[in-house]
Amino acid sequence: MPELPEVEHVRQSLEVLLKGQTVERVEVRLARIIRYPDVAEFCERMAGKRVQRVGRRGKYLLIEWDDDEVLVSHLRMEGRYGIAESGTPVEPHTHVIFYLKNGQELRYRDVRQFGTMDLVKQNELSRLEGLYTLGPEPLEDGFHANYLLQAIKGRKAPIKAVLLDQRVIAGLGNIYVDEALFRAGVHPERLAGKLVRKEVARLVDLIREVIGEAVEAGGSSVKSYVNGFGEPGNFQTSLRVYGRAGEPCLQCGKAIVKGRVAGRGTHVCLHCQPAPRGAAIRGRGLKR
DNA sequence: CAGGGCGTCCGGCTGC
DNA sequence: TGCAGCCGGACGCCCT
Repeated sequence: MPELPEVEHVRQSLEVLLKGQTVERVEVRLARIIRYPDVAEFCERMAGKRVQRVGRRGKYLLIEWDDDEVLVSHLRMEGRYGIAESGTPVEPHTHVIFYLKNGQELRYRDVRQFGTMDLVKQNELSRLEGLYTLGPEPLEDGFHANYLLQAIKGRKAPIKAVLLDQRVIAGLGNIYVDEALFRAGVHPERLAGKLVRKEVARLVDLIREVIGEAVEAGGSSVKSYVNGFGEPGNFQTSLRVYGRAGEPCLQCGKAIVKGRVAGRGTHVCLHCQPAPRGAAIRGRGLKR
């Protein structure tokens, strides 16, 4: 599940692989991946484009072309890009192939078929719902204690659900929300609006910390995630609760528990993250 | 009405 | 060995 650190890792690899490359033509093998425009127009408009730079906003990749258009690509669960020499066998679940002028192919694979691509003009980016409603980047200045405090004020949803909301903060997903809440010592079912200022400030710091470290490490390779070079990330070995159900907490030794919050698998140390009244995840026989 | 929550899309994988 | 059911990011819709 690529989240901000993994998408950033992909962005960096694509920037190197694609800088200055020209697209000769595009083959769309699964139409549902292309949200806008329709496949025929998409292919027509893509032909002849040259890569200017590769950007990122939240979990969105922004491949910017020399003609002022942008390919907005979201990997969702398992989308990935790879470079292949022309004529080499096309891997299963390859849905879009960009034939480059230098003989290489940029291939988009996606087992779940959840990923999306939109091709728009720079000045049309504001039309893309999920993109323009994005909250601040966790590593940029707009994300600070006062902002988060304001954003979660009065909200009755569990803090985990709020942090997963891309309109509140861009780029967090299930893994890094669990990790940040663990580091902050906040149980994921705590009601967001009831966190006190000190806790919110601490949460902001630790979100920045874990995201920063994960970006540095090239992301976490769970579910066989790799960047455009086929390289995995290294952060999975630094995850403290995610995927560690039943294993001892690295801080206190108590077993990590897995439950469900906001419809997501959720990992908690009940000693380091005390459960609030009425929490579903509170110990008794719940684990795994 | 705001806001929380759940169904939907998919197929590899788990577990019975 | 076979297969129903689980899982999840974002979004649409339903319910309170």
